[in-house]
Amino acid sequence: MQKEYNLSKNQKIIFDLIDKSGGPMKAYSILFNVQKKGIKAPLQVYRALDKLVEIGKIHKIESRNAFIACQNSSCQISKATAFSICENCENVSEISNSKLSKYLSNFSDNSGMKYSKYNLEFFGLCKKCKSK
Amino acid sequence: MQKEYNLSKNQKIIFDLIDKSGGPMKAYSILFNVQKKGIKAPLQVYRALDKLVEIGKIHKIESRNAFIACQNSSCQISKATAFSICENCENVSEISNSKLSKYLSNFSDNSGMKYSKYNLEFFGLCKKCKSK
DNA sequence: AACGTTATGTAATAATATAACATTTATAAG
DNA sequence: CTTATAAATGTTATATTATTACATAACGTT
Ligand SMILES: [Zn+2]
Ligand SMILES: [Zn+2]
Ligand SMILES: [Zn+2]
Ligand SMILES: [Zn+2]
Repeated sequence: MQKEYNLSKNQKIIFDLIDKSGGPMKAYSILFNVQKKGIKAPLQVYRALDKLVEIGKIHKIESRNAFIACQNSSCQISKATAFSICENCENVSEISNSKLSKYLSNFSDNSGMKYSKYNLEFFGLCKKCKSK
Repeated sequence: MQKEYNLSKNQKIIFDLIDKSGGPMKAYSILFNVQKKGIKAPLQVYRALDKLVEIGKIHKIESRNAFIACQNSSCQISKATAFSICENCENVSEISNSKLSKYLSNFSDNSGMKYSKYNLEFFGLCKKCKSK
């Protein structure tokens, strides 16, 4: 059950854009797309992105410097994320696999470190690109 | 058994620096440190880094835009990497856990995607920082 | 030596992200 | 309703990270 946050004006504009795009978007591409709505500066975009990441509405794809809407309703905060990334077409999808997330959330090694968060990115070729 | 690559001059300078540092280094910090050795431009650094990543001598910590020497002798190419990152002191270490790597290398879901590579980053507090 | 490949040098610029400061809006307490 | 506080916004400038483009040199193979 996802807590409903009241997104602010800028946050809503930017979340809606990313969500509708259906894929990962980069910050300056977002900026370009929202300039007609009055958001003119990079910082306005980054501030909204920071907040949206914090509350789990979007995630950052670290290897791509891009942001994608959360595709997993149970993903309330971005503390356990996994993605599959096609190295050919750059299609990204969020992996929602309870075994995987359980395995990783419970992972511990002998380093004495307590892990509170992880991000996993798988790379390969998607179905489409494989068959070409 | 790690194949011996003959590193070029710039590659060797940059690898040695990162390796000796014992931790992650950022590209422009590397640049600053090797200027006395005649490497003057960002591109010279990035080219060496690209090659070193390709042959598995270093890895990129994506969430930090930083590079670390491979701490795992069997890690010939950077196709399966896992790190633990302290969010307080930014200490990074490479996780070398055969169960984990086996689990992830064999991971597949119903997306029809064949994964050839992954990168996993765990976040938390290291032993030192936890006890403060 | 001739060839193809890899690496280097150099300048310019693109792409990504943050600092600093002023102002406004939302939320909650009294 | 007023005051206090936190959250969000607006704006300018700047810092950080990474690549394009082009010319030259070194290396490995035949
Ligand atoms: Zn999610
Ligand atoms: Zn694809
Ligand atoms: Zn390694
Ligand atoms: Zn620490």
